[in-house]
Amino acid sequence: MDVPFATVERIAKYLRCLKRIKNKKIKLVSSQTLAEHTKVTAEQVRKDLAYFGKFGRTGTGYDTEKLAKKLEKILNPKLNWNVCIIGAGALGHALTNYPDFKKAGFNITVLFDSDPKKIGNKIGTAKIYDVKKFSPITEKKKIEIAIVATPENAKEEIEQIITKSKIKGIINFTPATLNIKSKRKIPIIDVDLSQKMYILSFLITKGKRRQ
Amino acid sequence: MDVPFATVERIAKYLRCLKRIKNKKIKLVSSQTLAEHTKVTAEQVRKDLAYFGKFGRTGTGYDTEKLAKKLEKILNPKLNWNVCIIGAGALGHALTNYPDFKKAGFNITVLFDSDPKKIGNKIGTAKIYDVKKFSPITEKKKIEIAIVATPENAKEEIEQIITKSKIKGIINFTPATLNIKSKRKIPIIDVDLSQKMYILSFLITKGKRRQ
DNA sequence: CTTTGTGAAAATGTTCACAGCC
DNA sequence: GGCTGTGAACATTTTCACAAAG
Repeated sequence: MDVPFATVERIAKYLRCLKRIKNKKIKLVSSQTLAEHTKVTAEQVRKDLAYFGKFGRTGTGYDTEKLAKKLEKILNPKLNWNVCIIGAGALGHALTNYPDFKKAGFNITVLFDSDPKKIGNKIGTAKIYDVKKFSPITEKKKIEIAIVATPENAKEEIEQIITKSKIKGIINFTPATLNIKSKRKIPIIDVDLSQKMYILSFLITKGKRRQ
Repeated sequence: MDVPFATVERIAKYLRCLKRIKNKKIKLVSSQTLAEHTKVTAEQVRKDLAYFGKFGRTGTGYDTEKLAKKLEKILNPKLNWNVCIIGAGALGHALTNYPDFKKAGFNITVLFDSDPKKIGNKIGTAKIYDVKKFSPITEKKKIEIAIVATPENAKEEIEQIITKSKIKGIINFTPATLNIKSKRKIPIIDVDLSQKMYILSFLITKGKRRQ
């Protein structure tokens, strides 16, 4: 059975919500509660969960902690990833220090940049390397995820170095669509911040609420 | 006719792509070309555009510059927004300096924080104010969009100050779902970076490519 | 001959409604 | 009474296929 992409997105939302609820020492949660906290319908929550199994008890709801663990296992079975950031600019800096990544099991190990002034510097415990050494360093440090936080015009260079590397997945903060011509299927998640602004602008002027 | 949200998202992508193509002095573009650059189908491009009008010429394609202008008008008819950022941490800093926002007509005018050490400082031309002064300052400076870049635990406080304010739209970098209890419909765009990592992790381990 | 714009068909995603269980 | 899990109904979105236009 093929899981809809929207379901995966929502499962990640539920997980977040469960973690928050767990901290408040609430043992049980219903699909209704979960739905209210994530702005979807209760049926949707149950349908989404049904793609992966039966996690609840009729008449009772879901055990907050158990469900959180199951969802974490579904979304991140590996539990720990080494991650690099390409582009040690302001955004790269901010992402390196982003506390939630480590909490979720994504460790920013190294950064890459082409600016000789930056190469060799450290951001926290993460060192900045020359982007020319991308493949050897990512392979040596067993880095499987790359976050692209460079200016848009670096597109072609980024595509080349990633294609040649063993990177397994990409988060792309560049507005450009990356084309990685590899036999392996490399998933790419685009996070285009200007796009979000445009969408918001559209929703405001058209009087819509939907995100 | 109701425009699907996915269509709005893609229109923003097409706009980006058109701007890139325009810089390369390419006068005409077909739905096929646009589709290849944005990883959708040509029919999808045409259907999406059809929600807003007829922009092409049969047998010829679309005038790159004209189409870009039309799409910009659709997505951002106002052309200029004053934007504030709540939370002057690393992410707030990076977003303030994010060059693409200004290019797209979104001007980060002020920031807000609760840390007395930060209040009064400047990031570029943007000054950091006490978050307690949110309403008077946003009203005085005619700020209509707020970017929330605070830690998750500020949720309730943020909800309160925005509810009381005249803010018209929100970009939320917090993993929490914000509930603004206002009669006006305030669109909220969530950008949950950990969620993106989880989704990527899922796609890598399940061998999917779809973003 | 190329490419748009668009009804119709197919596929996908969401909500309804309720049986079954606590 | 309260809540999950799920087939069936419904709604939406995407793809197909082609007429019309340059």
